[in-house]
Amino acid sequence: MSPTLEQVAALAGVSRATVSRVVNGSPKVLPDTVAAVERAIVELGYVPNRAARALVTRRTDSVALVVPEPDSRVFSDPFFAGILRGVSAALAPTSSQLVLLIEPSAGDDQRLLRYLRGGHVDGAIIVSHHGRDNVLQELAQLPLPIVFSARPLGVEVPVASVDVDNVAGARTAVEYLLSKGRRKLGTVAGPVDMTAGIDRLTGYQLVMAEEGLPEAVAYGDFTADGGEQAALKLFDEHPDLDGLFVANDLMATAALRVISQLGRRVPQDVAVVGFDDSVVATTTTPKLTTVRQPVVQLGTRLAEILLAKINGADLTGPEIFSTELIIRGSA
Amino acid sequence: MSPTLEQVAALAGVSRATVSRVVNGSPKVLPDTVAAVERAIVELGYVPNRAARALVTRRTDSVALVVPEPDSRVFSDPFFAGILRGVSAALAPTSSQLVLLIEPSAGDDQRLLRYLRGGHVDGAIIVSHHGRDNVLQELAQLPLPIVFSARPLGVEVPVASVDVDNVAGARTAVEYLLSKGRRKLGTVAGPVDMTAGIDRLTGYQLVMAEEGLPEAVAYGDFTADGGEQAALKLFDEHPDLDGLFVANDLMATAALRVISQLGRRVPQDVAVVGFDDSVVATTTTPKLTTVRQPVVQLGTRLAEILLAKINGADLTGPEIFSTELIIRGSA
DNA sequence: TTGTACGCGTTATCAC
DNA sequence: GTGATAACGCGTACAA
Repeated sequence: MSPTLEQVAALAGVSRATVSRVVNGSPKVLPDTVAAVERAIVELGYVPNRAARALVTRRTDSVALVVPEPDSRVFSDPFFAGILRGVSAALAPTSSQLVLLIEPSAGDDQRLLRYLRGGHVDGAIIVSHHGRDNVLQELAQLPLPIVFSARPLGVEVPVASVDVDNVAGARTAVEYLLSKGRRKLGTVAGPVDMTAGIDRLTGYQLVMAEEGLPEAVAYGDFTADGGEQAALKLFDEHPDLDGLFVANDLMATAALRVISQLGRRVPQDVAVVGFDDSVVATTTTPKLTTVRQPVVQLGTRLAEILLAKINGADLTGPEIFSTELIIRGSA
Repeated sequence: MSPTLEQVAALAGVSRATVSRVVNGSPKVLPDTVAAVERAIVELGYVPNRAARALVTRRTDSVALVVPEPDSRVFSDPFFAGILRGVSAALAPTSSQLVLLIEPSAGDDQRLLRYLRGGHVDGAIIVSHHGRDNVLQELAQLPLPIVFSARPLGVEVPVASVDVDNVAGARTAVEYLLSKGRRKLGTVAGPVDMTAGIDRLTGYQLVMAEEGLPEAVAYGDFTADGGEQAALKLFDEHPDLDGLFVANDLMATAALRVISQLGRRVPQDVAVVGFDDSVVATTTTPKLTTVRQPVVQLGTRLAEILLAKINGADLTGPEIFSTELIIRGSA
C-alpha cells in the first residue's frame, strides 16, 4: 500500500496538517520543517491520494474530452488527432488529467450527461462537428465549465468556443484559384449539418457572388467515397470547370482521381485546392494545394480556456483562428 | 451540490447502508425496498460520488491509455485511432473511464511512473511502438495490471500483450507478389527499433530465403519523406525490381510517386504492396494493395485483457491476431 | 508557525 | 433484510 500523510508526518516528526501544508505549498511553514518533510516524502515515495483529496476539495483535477458522436470517423480524422495533441500539451504542466468520453452508441446521451453532472470532472471540452444534435444544447447548459471546438450548431445560449475561420479559409482558396486565371470554379462542399461544411461553402459563394461568377456546387460527406460521387456529379453537370475547391482533403483526393479518369490533367486543365492539410495531402500525385488549419494550437487554446473557466474566469463567445494556404502541385 | 446517499436514504425512509446496497445491486434487499430507493434516486437525480467510493474501495474505475512517446506521430497514426476506438468500445459497457496519459517530453518518465504507481488508475494499456525505451521495462514491473500493444522490445519479464502477426502479414504480401510472377522483389523496411519494423522485414527475408531469391532492402522511418528516400535508394541500387513490399502505407504512397517519377508504371512494371490499410491506401492512383490489421479488434482485446487482469486473472504472454491482404490496384 | 479535530460520501463489518 | 458505525486519506477552521 502506498504511504499516507500520516506516515510521512510520523517520519518527519510533525503533524499531518504540516505535511499537508508542505505538499500544497503553503507559504507559512518554516524552511527547516519543509526540508524535513520533503526528505520524508522522498524517502517514503509519498504520492497524494487523489480520491481523498477530491473528496474534500471537490476538485477532481481531471477534465473530459467529449466526443458525442458514435460516428467512428472522428478518430481517423487528423483534426481530432491534432486537437488531442494540443490539449494534452496544454494539460501536461498542470496537475489535470485528460479523461476521454466517447459516446459508444447513438442515443446514449443520458449516460454522458449524468457522468458530466456527477462531478467526476472539473470541466469538459466538446469536440463535435455535427450540429442538430440536441445533446449539444443540453451540454451547453450543464452547470460545469465547458468549451466547444467549433461553434455548436443550433445552440442558442452563449458558449465558449474555439474555431478556425472556415469562411475566410475557403475565400483564400477560391481567390487563389482566381489569381491563377481560373474562372469556371466549382466546389465539392461538405455536409450542411456541420459548421465546417456550411462555412466553407459560404466562403466559396461569397467570392463567386463578388466576382459575378456562376456557382457550381455538389455535396459530399467528407469521405473519399462521398467525394467521388460528388465530383462525378459536378463534372457531369459542369464539364468545363477549370478550378475546383474541395471542402476537405480526403474528398479532394477522390476528386483528383475522378478528374484524371475523365482524361483531364491537374493542375493544367483543372486546378484543385483542398482543406485541412492532413496526411493525405502529400500522398497524392500531384500533391495537394490546401488550406491548413492550426489544429494543435486549437487544442491548446481549448484547454487553456477550459482551465481558466475552471478557475473562475467568465469566458464566453467564439475565439477564431486563421488559416494558411499551403501551395503544392495541384493548383 | 449533488445529492448524497444520506439524502436518498432520508427520502426513501431507509438507512444509508440500504441505499448503498441497492446502488451496488446487492441481492439481499426486499423488492419493495429496492423500488422505494430507486424512486428516491430518480427523484433526486442521485449519482454516486466517485471520489468517496474510490477512497474506500481502492478502485478508481478508470484505466489509463499510456503513450510513452513524445513523438507526436503516434496521434496521426491510424493505428492509434483504431486502438482508441476498440478500447473505448470495450470500456463503454463498463463503469471504467479512459484516462489518456501522454508523455509530454522525452525524459519525463518519472512523472508517468509516479502517477501510475500512485493508484490513480486500476490498470494501464501501453501503446508503444518504439523499443529501447528503458521506460518499458519499468512499466512492465509496475505493481499494477498492465497490457502492452505490441510485444515490448527489450523487456525481459513476461508481460501480457496483444499484437498482430507482422511476420505472417509480410509473408502474405511477398508471397502474393511471387504468385503474380514477380521475382525481383525489394522491400522498404521500417525502423529496426520497432517490432513492426523488425517483424515485417523478417517476413520478407524468410520468403526470399525459402525461394532462394536475393534480398533488396532499404530502410525508412514510416514517414512519407523517409519512404521517398528509401525508395530512391532502393531503385538506385536495384533498377530492375519488378515487385516491392513496403512496410507501411504512408511510405508506400511515397514509393508509388518515386516509381512513377522513374518512368515506370504500377502495377505493370512494378507491383507494390503496403501494410496497414490506412486511409491513405485509397487516396493514391492506383489504390494500394495492402495488408490490413484488425486495429479496432486489437484495441478491444487489449481492454478486455486489462479488465480481466484487474479482476484478478493472471494473463501473461502475447496474444496474436492475423492480418488480411486487401487487393486493390497497385499489385 | 504548528497541532487538534472534524467532515467530505462511500463501503464494509458488525449486530439486530 | 436492515441499521448503526467505523474506516478510507486528506484539507482546513480553529485553537494553541
